[in-house]
Amino acid sequence: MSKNTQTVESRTPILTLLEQISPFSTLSPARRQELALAGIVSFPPKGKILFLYDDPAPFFYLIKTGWVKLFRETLDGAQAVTDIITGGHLMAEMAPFEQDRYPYSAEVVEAAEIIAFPLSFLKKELSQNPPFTLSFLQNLAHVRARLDHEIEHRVLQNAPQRIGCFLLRLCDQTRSGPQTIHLPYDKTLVAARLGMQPETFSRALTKLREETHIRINGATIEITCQEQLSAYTCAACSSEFPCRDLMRS
Amino acid sequence: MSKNTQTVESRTPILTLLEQISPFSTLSPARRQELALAGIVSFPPKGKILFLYDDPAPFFYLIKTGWVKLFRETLDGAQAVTDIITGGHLMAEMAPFEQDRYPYSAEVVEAAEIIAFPLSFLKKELSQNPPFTLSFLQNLAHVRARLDHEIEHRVLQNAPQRIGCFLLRLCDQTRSGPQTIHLPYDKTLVAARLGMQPETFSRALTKLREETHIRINGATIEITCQEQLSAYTCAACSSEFPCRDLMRS
DNA sequence: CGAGGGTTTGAAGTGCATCAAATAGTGTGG
DNA sequence: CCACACTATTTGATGCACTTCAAACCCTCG
Repeated sequence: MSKNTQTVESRTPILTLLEQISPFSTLSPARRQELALAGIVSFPPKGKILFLYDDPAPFFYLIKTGWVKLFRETLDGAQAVTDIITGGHLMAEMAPFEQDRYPYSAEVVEAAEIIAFPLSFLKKELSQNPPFTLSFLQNLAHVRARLDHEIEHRVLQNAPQRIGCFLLRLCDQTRSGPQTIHLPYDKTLVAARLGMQPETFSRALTKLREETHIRINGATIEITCQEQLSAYTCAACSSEFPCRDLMRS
Repeated sequence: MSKNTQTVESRTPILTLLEQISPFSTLSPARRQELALAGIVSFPPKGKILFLYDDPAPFFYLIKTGWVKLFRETLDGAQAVTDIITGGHLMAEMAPFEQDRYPYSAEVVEAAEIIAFPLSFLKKELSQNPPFTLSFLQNLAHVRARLDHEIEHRVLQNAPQRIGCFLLRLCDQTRSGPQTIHLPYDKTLVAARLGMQPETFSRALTKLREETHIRINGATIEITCQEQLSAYTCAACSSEFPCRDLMRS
């Protein structure tokens, strides 16, 4: 995190943000204030590598805006994208359980605003603050559920179905009727996120359009009928539509 | 869990087992005793379905011996095996975070001894016992790390490499030199666990033998050279051999 | 307008799945 | 101890999904 991107703004915005993010909302106001003061804000541009897998982790991070790709890669450059996260999400919060090392590499994919906090703070709370720990645990439980489903999806769903599932999770599943959504980031990245090649994504999206009557215009996609889409994609999934509570991230 | 499999043995064995399993070792002796008394032991045979995905979960379980397959399936019968677990492992311990429902289905694949405990006990400890919760959290952190790598492996490794990686994790990675291992369960199950078809497994194992000079005799496999095996498999992985701490389960 | 990245399309190859059948292995009852 | 039934495993042939390589297209932005 380069020093010259440090802002001189007051700490109030960090503080109000922390109040809304679940593990930190359990902190005492004083302690939260302390954390806010320790936060280092930066505005890394697209392409910026924030940290690398297995490097020592002095910080954990809170994304305020933008998008960040989390990934691991092999020596010969093949890379596995484990997640692409945005505002409100934590990053490297598992480092305390990984010998204080980063569990993945991180690269900014849409210009972001990110706050770095000392990992020591997190470790202290986890060892001394039961309500905080419980909240952290609940977060992690959600993540685990999501990962479980992710593995399932990669086994059971083919490329068009994985895309359809992804699109459904971008929809407002409480509403019925047509709705228009925007891909939150590059198609190339969505492809990587779903574990397929860009070319496969392109072709699979065409296939999905033919099967489910969605309308595609660049990054804008109109879901004409959620039922038709879910009938096609959720056939290869253990959960029924609407996908109870898997909607975050 | 059928009633007639309930044993009349004393509770001491349960108690000593609980002392060794990490979240329960943090319990007070009195509380642990209480839990042991509430445990229901059963000896389900191979093929027994213990519970189904999304069903209400009155219990969580501790496997004492045997093997259990955890999976989810679609309406048309396709199934995704998420894990195959054995003695010392917990099952359905995430139910409290899933509206008290089972997060997967479970089937005994090798005659097992299983202890069922009231989910309410677990929930109570998680809400009232910080050391217990922290221990639970640490377990979960390990699981998450494992799932992360699992997803990575499914993206980056081909079938022979996934098998090689699986075999390496069965080895004593601290020792070098040849060693003989046994597949812990059916090849068909290993295949499912690794997300491939039995036929693919068979052919991929042959390929692996040709590439790495392992020797195969039914379920018995001799690893003549771990280095050669890891050179072949770990090339498509972000972690280096020996795979730090991914060895459990 | 031109450069460069994102996206699509085409052609060909690879890996894994599928279907079918043979073989090996295991437990059972005679 | 053997024959049978049944399951696990292997092998073969074929098909499909996805990848790979290559090139065209498109769009945005300097």
